[in-house]
Amino acid sequence: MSRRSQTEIAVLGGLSVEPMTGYALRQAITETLGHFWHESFGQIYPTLAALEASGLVRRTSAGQTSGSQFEITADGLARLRERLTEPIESAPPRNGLLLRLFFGRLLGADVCRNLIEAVQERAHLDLETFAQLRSEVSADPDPHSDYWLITIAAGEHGARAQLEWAHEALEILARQRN
Amino acid sequence: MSRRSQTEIAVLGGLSVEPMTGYALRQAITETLGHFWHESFGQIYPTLAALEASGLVRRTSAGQTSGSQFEITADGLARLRERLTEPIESAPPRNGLLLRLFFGRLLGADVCRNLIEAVQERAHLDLETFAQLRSEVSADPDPHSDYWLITIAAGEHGARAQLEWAHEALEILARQRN
DNA sequence: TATGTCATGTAACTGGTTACATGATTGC
DNA sequence: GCAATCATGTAACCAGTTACATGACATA
Repeated sequence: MSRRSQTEIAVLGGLSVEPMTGYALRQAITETLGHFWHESFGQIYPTLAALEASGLVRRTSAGQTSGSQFEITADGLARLRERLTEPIESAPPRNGLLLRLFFGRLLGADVCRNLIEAVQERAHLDLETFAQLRSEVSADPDPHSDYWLITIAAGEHGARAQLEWAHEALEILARQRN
Repeated sequence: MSRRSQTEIAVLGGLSVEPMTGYALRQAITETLGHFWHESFGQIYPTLAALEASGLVRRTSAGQTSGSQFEITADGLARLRERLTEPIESAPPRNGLLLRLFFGRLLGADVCRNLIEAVQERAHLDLETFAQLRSEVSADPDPHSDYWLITIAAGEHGARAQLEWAHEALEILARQRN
């Protein structure tokens, strides 16, 4: 049960779309995978160095003012394909919001209501972001677009579900007082 | 940014409902918080020991054949209330499924379709579990019930969203071939 | 007496975060 | 000349997992 770092997949994946600096990689991940993935510099740079050492990634200082671009090698692409087929190991669930609500009686209904309303706001903002993303991807179709739309759809359905849930939850709390 | 262990909240929370052994605590967490929380023995026992050392939890060998029950003390309850109001620090998102689908073009449409169908099956099973849970909680109302129903509702809305998303995603992939 | 469940723990590991340090480049 | 952004890295820390070890009790 090796539990190999998933960061490798994200890094190779990012570079498979387009060569980039480590910094740009981080940006790209936050901007376009942000709603389902996260990487910190503390992971990206060491991973990049390790990938370079094993020839899965190549450093090309081409046309750069500062920093170095990384591009994926043929070996790197093969490794990426291989790792993508690995069974998905999802992080064990740890939803701090639901943990608090489960013990909501100790927290009090008012605090719970606030927590839920915060989710509503967040979900509304998220829906705007997704609409934006969706239009960007649709405007510039490429072989990846369908898959990107699928991940965006996941975000949208999730956000809508949160709105519906929040509504139901607030109703349960409202009924309580009467 | 202390990043204190969330395990403490789960353990104190569990014991606030009912005194239990460490083993039973783990069971209770998997069974009733399972869809949004997880704890391993490797976390539970050390946490229990630390809580006992600071007087937030008490060991009572009452009426036990083997092992010792733990019960929460007044200090423990105070600490729990305090920790419940802490800002929620959610784990950074790392959804292995969506990461794979984002690079779905490299994986191939067939593999992606399989991944999505697995989600559908999972979601159907989850909905059954939630229905079961819901009827158990409704059958035996207590001051916690409303809050427990809220967390169950979150699971239900999430699962339904996954079904809708899966449907949309499969449609996108189907359109592709034509 | 063997098997399964209840029960408690520890040791090693590691993925990932945070915080810090440093410097180049760009634009004002 | 200054501030903001681009860019690269490292070191310390830690939460949490995995694997291992051990033993009591019930029951078939």
